[in-house]
Amino acid sequence: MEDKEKTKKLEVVSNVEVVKNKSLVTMHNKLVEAKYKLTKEEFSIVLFLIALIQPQDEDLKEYQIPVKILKAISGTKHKNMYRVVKEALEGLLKKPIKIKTLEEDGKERFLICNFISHGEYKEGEGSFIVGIDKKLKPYLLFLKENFTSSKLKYFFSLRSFYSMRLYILLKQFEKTGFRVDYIPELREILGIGKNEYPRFDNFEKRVIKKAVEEINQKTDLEVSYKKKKTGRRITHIEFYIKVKPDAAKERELEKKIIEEVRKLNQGDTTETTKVPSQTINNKEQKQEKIKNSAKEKDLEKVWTEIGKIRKKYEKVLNEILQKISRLNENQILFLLANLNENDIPIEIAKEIVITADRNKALKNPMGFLIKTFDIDMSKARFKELTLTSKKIDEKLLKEKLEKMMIDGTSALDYIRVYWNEVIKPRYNNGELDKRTLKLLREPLQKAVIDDLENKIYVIVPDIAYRDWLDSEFGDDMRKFFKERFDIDDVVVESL
DNA sequence: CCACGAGCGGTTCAACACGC
DNA sequence: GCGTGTTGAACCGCTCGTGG
Repeated sequence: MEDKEKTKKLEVVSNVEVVKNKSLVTMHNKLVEAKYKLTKEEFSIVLFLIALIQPQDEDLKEYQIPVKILKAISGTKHKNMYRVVKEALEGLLKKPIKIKTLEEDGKERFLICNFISHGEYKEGEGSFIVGIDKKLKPYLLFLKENFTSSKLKYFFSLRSFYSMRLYILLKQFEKTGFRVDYIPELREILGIGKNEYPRFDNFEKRVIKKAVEEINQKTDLEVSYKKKKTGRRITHIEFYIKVKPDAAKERELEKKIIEEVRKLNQGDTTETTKVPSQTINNKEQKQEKIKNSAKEKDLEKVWTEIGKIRKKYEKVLNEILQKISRLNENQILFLLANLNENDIPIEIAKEIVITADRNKALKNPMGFLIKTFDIDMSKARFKELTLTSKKIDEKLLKEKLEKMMIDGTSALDYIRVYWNEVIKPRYNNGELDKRTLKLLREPLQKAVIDDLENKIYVIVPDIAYRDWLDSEFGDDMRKFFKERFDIDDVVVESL
């Protein structure tokens, strides 16, 4: 009897350990960057709920929170856990989160909603039934790109809300190894009000330092940071993120296991698609070849590769976009200083990143890009550009802006014209105003967004071939790209 | 009662701006 | 180039509230 009781207990505990170790918290990066402030308990419930979502789920369901399990997993010492959960659910219904959604037109929009839509407690069952707000569905389900995933156990090893929150923010950039935050923005993300920690030293000591120390001690990440000044004021924090070697090994092993399982289930699909090497002489032969390839489903493989490359490119651009929002004036200045008749700054940035990415010479392209800015600045390229406090002619600026708006100038043209007519004369005179640069941030972002158009180009040898391919396979291909990669616009072009 | 975290006041120090 | 004033960061140490 006693033995039985003991084994049962052990089983429960080991189950808890399994859940804790295996459960993943996965969310879209927009949700990672959302603005909200919760208590540690409220956030723990949110994370627990998210971990309950299965990748194959069709829709958000109602989720059950067994209080005992939650207590065991979160490792809390609260005695009255029912009250804690109840109060946390009440709190969650009172505290909205704010998500920045980036629409296709490049305009910023916000979604404000609660994490949960409702909570129910059934007496005698020891658990709460909780619904996640339906509006969060796109940020939690069907995530293919731009999401962050981490183990529940690392969150629950942390002691404060800020530590948990900073952990996922840093986790998002573990691959890049680098994250820059504009302090007011970071404060908003962490839900820190204007009256809280108004002084940087307190903010650093109580929030950043403490969270970083805890993350280093208890999670899979190894984080350090540097404070960056704009003038005398500390305006940015640069975080440097590494995955601890043990955690990396563990993950590598898991990856291998997943890969092996996939192979067993689907047959080996890792063989790369080979491009036919022999020269094809006439059109009939070419078409025959294509038809046969299609039969063998080779085309699908080719499309898959194209889709993957496109998505990778998109990802790099998205990363640049995210970085631009965090670039400080000096970094924008670097982009602009490289501007000449033919080159446009974003092209330079893109080239650097894509080349680095393509050659795999650098493990950390974005970090490299930002470092490039830093190195150039330290070479005193900008030292001569002493920023004076002289005010720019706002009237002139406004006129220019309005004129360009009316003309419908594209973002890149806008930057070029603006650089030549407004910035460059000041630059030459050593009179450059910070605010001018701030005004350029938006067009820079717009330039990248322009580039993010969901287009995919399939290049074929000649027009007849193009027409034939389009009529024969066009619909299938478009359907394939839409379903598989969510790419709408597929263009077939001839050389 | 103690431990701990949050918040804040006071002081010192360094960087920068400004006027001469 | 120098002295002076201003601003912001760093540091010390205190109180207050909460929870065990």
